[in-house]
Amino acid sequence: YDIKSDLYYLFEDVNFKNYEDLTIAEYLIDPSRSKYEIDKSAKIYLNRNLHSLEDLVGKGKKTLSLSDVDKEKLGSYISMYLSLTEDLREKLLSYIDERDMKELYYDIELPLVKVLASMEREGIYVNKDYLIELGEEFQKELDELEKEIYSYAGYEFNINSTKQLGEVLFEKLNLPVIKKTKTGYSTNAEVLHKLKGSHEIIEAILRYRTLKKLTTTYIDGFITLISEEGKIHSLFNQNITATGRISSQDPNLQNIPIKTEEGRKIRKAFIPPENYSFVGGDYSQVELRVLAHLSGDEVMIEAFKEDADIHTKTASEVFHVDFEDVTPLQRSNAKAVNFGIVYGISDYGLSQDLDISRKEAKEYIDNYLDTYKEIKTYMADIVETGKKQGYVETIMHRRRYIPELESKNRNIRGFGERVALNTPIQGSAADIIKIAMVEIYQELQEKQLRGKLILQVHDELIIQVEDGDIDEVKELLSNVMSHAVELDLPLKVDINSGKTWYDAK
DNA sequence: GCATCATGCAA
DNA sequence: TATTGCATGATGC
Repeated sequence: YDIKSDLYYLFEDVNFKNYEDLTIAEYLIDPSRSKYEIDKSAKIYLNRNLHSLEDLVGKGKKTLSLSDVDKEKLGSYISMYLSLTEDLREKLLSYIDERDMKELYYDIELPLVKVLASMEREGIYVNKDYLIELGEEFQKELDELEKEIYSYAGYEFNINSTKQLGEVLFEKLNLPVIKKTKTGYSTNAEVLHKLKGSHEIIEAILRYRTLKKLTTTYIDGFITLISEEGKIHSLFNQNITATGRISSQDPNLQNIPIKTEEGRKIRKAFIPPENYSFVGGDYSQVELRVLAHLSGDEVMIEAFKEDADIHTKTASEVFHVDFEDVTPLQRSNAKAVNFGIVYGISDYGLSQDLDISRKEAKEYIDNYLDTYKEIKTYMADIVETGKKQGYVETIMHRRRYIPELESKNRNIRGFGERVALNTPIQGSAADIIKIAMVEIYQELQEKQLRGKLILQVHDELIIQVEDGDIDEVKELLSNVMSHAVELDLPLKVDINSGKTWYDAK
């Protein structure tokens, strides 16, 4: 039960060939649960009431150390725990077998536990001095912006408080209210952009928000997490997401800025040890490729087989222009539709994203589904399947139940329908990269390459490798990732390397 | 001290 | 009324 926390400390000293983890089995059986605790599971799967460990040691400040617990009580707790674990295991494995999830459990998720433990243990070096310097740069500008904002407002207030900021913007300065939240005025970036030009304070606030985010989350937040060896050891969670993705926390290394140059500079702080480099591999359009495979849409499959720029290709089809004549705006709109399709699009959602009328958005979608006809069929079919079975599946039989499909509430049901479409896509992409991770880990060991997997960012893997082995690892990573599974179309992988995470782009 | 909200970062 | 996450500061209990 939750073996990664043990592997983290032990796996270099103990030969862990055979291990199991029932939290993982339970996650595969129902990935939507919020947590996996043995006393809860005893009730769910065996209808047995088990006192939790918490009942024995208490909680909060008064938590007892195990050595302080009454020996007899502890002994009976442990024997009950062991026998229960055996019974639970039997029950869970029968579910795994019935649902055709043995390969997913034994060949993907269980080996992955060790891979993630290794990533957590290795961690990643951080250039603290660089972060501090960058932080000071940002703080200097923040101080100036703060003064500027106060002068526009006419008084000092807490800019970070959405409540106080709303009062300044919409009561003191009388700017038009664009949107409300359930507790007051909305002041988010979308609203502020619409207010640009109506008052100079707006641009200052937008800039303030950007720098504040970078400073608090990605600079100050990280500095406190740097260990004595100068590393950050993030946790990679394997039983959190409903789709099969992994998540990362303390810190989250899966949402480091990249879209703006300023934010992207944070990535320069992540560095390999001396004489090592980072080698990165990322899947190109993996979710759309998965959708092409799942739907069997020949037009989209053909586009990927030709290695065409999929957004340009989509634009040329949707807007009825030659491939060469697609404008940047058309491509960008087509890209938004491609994204939207993967999320379970609505004309309203697309109209909001592109800031166009709902009617126009509907035309885009209709044209899209007229181009990729099998995708239209697939979207209808997968929702139907979800309703009939109560769940949907990925290519590796990962399953997610969707009770929302039965809801009488239209909004909830609509959500269920989008989930039914998105989960096989996002989840199959997660299956694919997990297979690649397990294979890479094994190959690096067997080939005795001086490289270690250190990061996964959903469609991207980062390996830290001794400079002499860079070329071999690049080749290996490319091959393993692109052949992790065989679909009806190729998987494309881009490989890069560099001396910081920023440079491995 | 903990929960919730609004916000914003990533794929 | 577009999917999946996590961290932050403010706010309220």
